[in-house]
Amino acid sequence: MAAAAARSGFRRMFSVSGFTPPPPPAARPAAEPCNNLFVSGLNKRTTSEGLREAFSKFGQVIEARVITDRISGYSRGFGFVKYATVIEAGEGIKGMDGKFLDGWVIFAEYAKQRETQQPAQPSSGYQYSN
DNA sequence: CATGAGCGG
Repeated sequence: MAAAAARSGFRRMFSVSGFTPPPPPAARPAAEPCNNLFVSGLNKRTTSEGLREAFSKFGQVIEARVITDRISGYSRGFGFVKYATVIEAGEGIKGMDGKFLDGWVIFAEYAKQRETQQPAQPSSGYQYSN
């Protein structure tokens, strides 16, 4: 995949190397297919709406959020996009992975299962918010 | 204040 190669050093792609970039040693091999997508390489000023607008063109976006630092409040440069189905998620990845967004190359891949599809929490009791 | 290769609430 071009995304894997780009992940190795997409920055050199714009630089004058005059030589072929080295292959990735062991890039992350396609995560498990899920409707949850992990988008990285976002611009510091990209918003959740921008993500939804960009990914909604390939499928129905259920949830789109750009992750920002909780402490400083600055954008971390990555976000999450949840599609209605894993099928649309795959289309969204193939349609937005390695593409330009807000002037930056973004990468889309399946995100880890932090919520949903979980049987139950290992710890007893409930989580107290704040 | 600026920031970057990273998986949130």
